[in-house]
Amino acid sequence: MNYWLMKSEPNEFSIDDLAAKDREPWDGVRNYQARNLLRDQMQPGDLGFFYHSNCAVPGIVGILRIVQAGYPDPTAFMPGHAHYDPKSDPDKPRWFMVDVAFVEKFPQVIPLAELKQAAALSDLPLVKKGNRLSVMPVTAQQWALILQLCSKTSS
DNA sequence: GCCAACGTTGGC
DNA sequence: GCCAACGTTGGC
Repeated sequence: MNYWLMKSEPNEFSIDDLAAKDREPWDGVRNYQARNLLRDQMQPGDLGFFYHSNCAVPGIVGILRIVQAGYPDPTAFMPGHAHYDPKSDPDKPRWFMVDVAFVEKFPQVIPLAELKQAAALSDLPLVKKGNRLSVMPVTAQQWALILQLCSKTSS
């Protein structure tokens, strides 16, 4: 059982969009480090924080669950699709995705600014300067601490 | 294999 | 909208 953090731009796909669906493929990841995590590490039952990026208040907005382990991302094979990659061969796929399901939406966002202030989170890639990983591992300790921040914020 | 140029991410 | 930081590409 692993923990993750997954970024999405709410303009593109928000926690509310996920809440409205049974499950959803997490497609479009085009970064090798993130790809390796999707393909090799994520397992059904794993939990992840849903992070809103590139918006007014970037931060963690809820929790999702991995419901399907990594499999080839079909959008890479669709000419004209925004995530099309001619170099991904269906016989030897370059990009992978998982399926996720909604678990919960937090009463309030845990803002990035707040996460940055927590000394115990200094190793989390998210808060490191210049980090651009859109999918990253979260340790059990970091997970528990962030949940505490959540209950503090909402009380 | 180096590295400059370029495109993208994403906070602010 | 700006721009710092980073990953990728491609010439050599």
